[in-house]
Amino acid sequence: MKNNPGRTSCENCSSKSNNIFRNLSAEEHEILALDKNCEPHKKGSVIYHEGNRISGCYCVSNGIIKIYKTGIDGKEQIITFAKTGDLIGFRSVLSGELACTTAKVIEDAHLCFIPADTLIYLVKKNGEFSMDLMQLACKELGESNAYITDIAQKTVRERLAEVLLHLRDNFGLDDEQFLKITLTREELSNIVGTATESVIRLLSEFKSDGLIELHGRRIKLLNIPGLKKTGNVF
Amino acid sequence: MKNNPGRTSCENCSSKSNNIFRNLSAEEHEILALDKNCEPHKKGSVIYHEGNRISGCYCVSNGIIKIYKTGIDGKEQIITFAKTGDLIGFRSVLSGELACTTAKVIEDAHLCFIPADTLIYLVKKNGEFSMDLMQLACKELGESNAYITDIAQKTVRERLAEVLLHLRDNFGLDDEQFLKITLTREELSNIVGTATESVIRLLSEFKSDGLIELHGRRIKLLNIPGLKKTGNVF
DNA sequence: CGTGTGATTGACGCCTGTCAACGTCTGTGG
DNA sequence: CCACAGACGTTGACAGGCGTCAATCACACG
Repeated sequence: MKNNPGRTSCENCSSKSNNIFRNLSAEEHEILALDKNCEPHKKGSVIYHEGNRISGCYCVSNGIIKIYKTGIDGKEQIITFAKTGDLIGFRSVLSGELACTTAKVIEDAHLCFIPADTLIYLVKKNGEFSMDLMQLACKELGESNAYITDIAQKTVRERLAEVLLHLRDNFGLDDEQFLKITLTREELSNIVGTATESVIRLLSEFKSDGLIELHGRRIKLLNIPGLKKTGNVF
Repeated sequence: MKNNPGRTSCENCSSKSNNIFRNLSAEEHEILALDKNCEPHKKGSVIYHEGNRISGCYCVSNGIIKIYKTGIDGKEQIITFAKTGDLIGFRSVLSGELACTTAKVIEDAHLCFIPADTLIYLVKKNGEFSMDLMQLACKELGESNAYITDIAQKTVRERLAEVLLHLRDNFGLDDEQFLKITLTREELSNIVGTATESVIRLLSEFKSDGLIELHGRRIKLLNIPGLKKTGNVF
């Protein structure tokens, strides 16, 4: 076993009590440590491609990954983001299907690769871990179903306000109230499911309404209750 | 143990090799048989309500259940349907969250109730069963994510054509090419995510285009390739 | 300094949601 | 047997949200 830099970062990572691997035994942790492989990935690099078979899943040590599907005319639909502590790609590994999404780094990241066999071995062997992973899958399923309802019933304006609030919940604000995640207008439109121009126009309107402030790609949230009202979020 | 009619129908049910319970041992099957409880449910009855805690999940012996979320102004968004052999409610049981959907019978059904404790016990004890259930959750997750992309990027017309094809894949056609499932126009609109009037108008157009034929709620699919083209389905 | 990517703005028009009116069918109760 | 209510289906009118196309600007980078 090489004592590579990844190993170190993973030990920090899995020491967290809310980690998905928290219920592994010492012995199982050792197996994981032997099999896994941690590496840096630069912004823009693709971790896995939609439609490909993937040989394992990845635990995010740090950085941000966007998970998206490619739809009509190649337009991206961003399904979710993964950040520190998140596990990606396990859906395809466990269902035995091809990857149904693409994962691309949008902020430099360190990822630990976990071979499919190792993951499946642990699922079958450790009932607690299995339950934790199941809960993760079920939680994601609940979120996806909620988003179907939103996207089917809300206007673009409502969805954009809601997305800004989601980004705040998931990535937080810095001490100046700016969202800690910065996205291009196009990426925002690929979450909301609309045209880039619509996002630009609506952001301008939100700014006029005093809901937000814009500094390039950085977005400052000025009026959270106002955004909730605009987005019909309760 | 009472030898109730439900018991009988479940034995027929679980004998199927593609059943979710196929990897249970004889002993585990016995535990399941002791704990479960099978009952008939009439059309219109609600199995569980969004937002409520549910005490177990249900295996569908026969009948059809619609699974939906309630959005703005009480408008339903149908997420999926469950039919013979499907397991519903397990998401909330396993994730420990409140039900995120409502389940309502749309064709008279027999359902087997499986207590949460029993399900969780089996998941932790039997790795193979755990994997099967995980695969089910992951498969549903993949489907939900695919639908997010569709609903975000496709027009109402495309989505309606696609929905008709999905209904064909899931419920089949009778010997006259009619969809075996009959839905109200409003239910169709609650799948597609549009207004009832839009569904009515588009169905009329599809009829004019020779894609379908309408006999009240029964829909005959005349031109599958045409529908695929209309729905951008590949 | 040229090039490329991303951001912005305006013009235009169609898709689609909303409102309203009316038709159809079924079941119920007088 | 008829009247009525209620659920569902259908059609038309209308407006506005939002997508598309095109031109221009801003900015970073080799």
